[in-house]
Amino acid sequence: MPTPKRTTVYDVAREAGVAASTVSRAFSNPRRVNGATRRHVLEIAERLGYHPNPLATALQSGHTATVAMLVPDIANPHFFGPIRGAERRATAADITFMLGFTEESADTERDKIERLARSVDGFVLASSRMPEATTAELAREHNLVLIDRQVEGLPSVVVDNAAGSRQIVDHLASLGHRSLVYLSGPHISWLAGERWRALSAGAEERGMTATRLGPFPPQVAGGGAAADAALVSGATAVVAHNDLLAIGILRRLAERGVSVPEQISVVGYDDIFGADFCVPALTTLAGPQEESGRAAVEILLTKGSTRPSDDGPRRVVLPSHLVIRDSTGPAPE
Amino acid sequence: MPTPKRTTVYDVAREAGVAASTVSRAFSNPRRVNGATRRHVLEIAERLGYHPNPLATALQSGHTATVAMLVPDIANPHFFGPIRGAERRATAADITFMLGFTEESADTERDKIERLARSVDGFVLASSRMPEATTAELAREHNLVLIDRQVEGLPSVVVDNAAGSRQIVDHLASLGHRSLVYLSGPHISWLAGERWRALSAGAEERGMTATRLGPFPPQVAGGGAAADAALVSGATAVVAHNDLLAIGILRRLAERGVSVPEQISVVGYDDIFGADFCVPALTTLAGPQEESGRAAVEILLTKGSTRPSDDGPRRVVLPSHLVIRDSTGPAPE
DNA sequence: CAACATTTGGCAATCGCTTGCCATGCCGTC
DNA sequence: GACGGCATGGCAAGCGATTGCCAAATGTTG
Repeated sequence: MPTPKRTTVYDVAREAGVAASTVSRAFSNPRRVNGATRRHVLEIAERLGYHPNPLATALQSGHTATVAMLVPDIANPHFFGPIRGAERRATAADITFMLGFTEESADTERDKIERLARSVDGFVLASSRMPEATTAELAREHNLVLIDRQVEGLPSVVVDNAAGSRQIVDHLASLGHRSLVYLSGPHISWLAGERWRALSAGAEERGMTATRLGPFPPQVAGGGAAADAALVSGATAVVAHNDLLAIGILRRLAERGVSVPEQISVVGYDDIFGADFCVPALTTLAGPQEESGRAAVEILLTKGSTRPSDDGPRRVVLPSHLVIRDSTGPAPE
Repeated sequence: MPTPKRTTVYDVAREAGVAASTVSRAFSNPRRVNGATRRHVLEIAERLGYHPNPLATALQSGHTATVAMLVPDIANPHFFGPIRGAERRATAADITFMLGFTEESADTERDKIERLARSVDGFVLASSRMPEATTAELAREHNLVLIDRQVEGLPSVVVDNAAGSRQIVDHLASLGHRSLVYLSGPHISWLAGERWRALSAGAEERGMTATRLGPFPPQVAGGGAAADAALVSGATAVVAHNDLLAIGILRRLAERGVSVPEQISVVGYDDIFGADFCVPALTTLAGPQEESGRAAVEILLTKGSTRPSDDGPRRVVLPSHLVIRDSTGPAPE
């Protein structure tokens, strides 16, 4: 067991010939101590290899200089971007970044929040699975920022699913498709609702029919059932809840000898790793993923410093754009 | 700012009519307090919604009940497995799991270790990029367990690259290949060295020639240069440092009209997400990835409780197996 | 030069919990 | 019936920082 008895403020104070409080202030409140004294203290600290104990600091001050991000599933490449963006932003601000997984479960999510509550200054919740009421309730006790989810009264960062879904519809319409089916993700997923709403509204506008099927697990494995359901529906275009599902669908269709996009077009959401090299390459809605993580942490960081209710919680909506690849084509006939 | 003045041991103690120490022990040292008293205390605690403050606990006891895992790059799907395995094992033991990224930099890695040192009980370092000396030095002050890396005197978990690489060689040899080229990852990567060592030894045994080219960045983007280098070398089989690179190579070869596996065979390592649906599907060395993360945390957890040097640091070697898909075939001619 | 404002540093309390040590009460035992 | 042993609970001293308040030193002003 390495337990090398780290140096403390007191060690530094003694060595520098000042009080512990001065050492503390030299680090955390520079303007409160004389420049010369400060330099001296810092030099001694350096020499002794002193680093403030973050636990002690946090215990006393109430600030942990740490933020946590919770994502449903580590295995979904979609979260790469947000995670990376959040991590970088936090690190840049000298804030410790912590990542946790909720295994797609609202209970796990809640548990983790409760358990980490005292150890972090705030949470970034990506694609939170918790019901609105729970989220709102937790938000009263904790600093929360949502990604890809909106809840009344809470700050959030989302990519523009409404506009993006319209782009999908327009794309399909322009290719002559008269109908589409949305292969939905979990019904508790806010995103699934949003996407469906936008797709069906867009479809109506274009005089297309839209159907929602599902729910399907938003994973590659969910693609089998989803593909079969789509086939039996007779639609010429399917929009999958996300790329994972879309890739699963492509595989299943290939297996069944259905050619994409000749017989059926497939669209996904997220533009994940692999969307460009699956076959056929996937047409999908892309967004500034990394930016969403960055923005979420940004909000968390400013939150502490500004007045709570300057003008409501911040809601960031990031632009999205359709990446057209090979999985969509003219409607058959 | 949510700052709702949480309940403390003292609140519970007062309410339960016992001393704070008893409350503390009711939670952390059950056998030290009478069963009935304990139940009573816990009930009060429950009612008051009391949760021990992990910071205070850690500060006093020196144990944080937290482990951190550091990986070079969140965007490499290879780490899914280990991360998930580690997270699950930790969570199962009621240990908080923390994930950090080192951006493929030894300095960042070291920094993060130093900065998290007081906040965690130990580190799982996946594919650590630090030089041996640095690692060994850090290990004197911190609890470290390595994944996919071995350093004298440190506990580690690796998949069996030696045996696996032999499988690759044998597979290629059986297909009639007389030469192979290894498109190497970063030279500071321990894995790159191991793999090359095993490949060249195996090749020699089978009377094949082996060449090492590179280093190439172990990412899809590195595949372009790697593929071109492979082509000019004239080899009939290429073994890429990892699947990311292999996928990049496949793309480049396709771009150049080189057919795989007819003209050249391609093999990767890791069996990552996407290896099965890229085209052609990738032949690659798979291992029990999740298990490696699990095992690493396991070691970390037992480390505290057992005597330091019962019989040297634990070294776990996990079996690997070759998954043969469509990117390898008979040698041309 | 006196009176007052401003810096600057120190004292000591505090954050919430753990834990070594002691006191008490109860049991069994000779 | 006296005594040793064990189970149980309380006291109080930390863990390593931060911070409100005070005092000394220094600077400013009329």
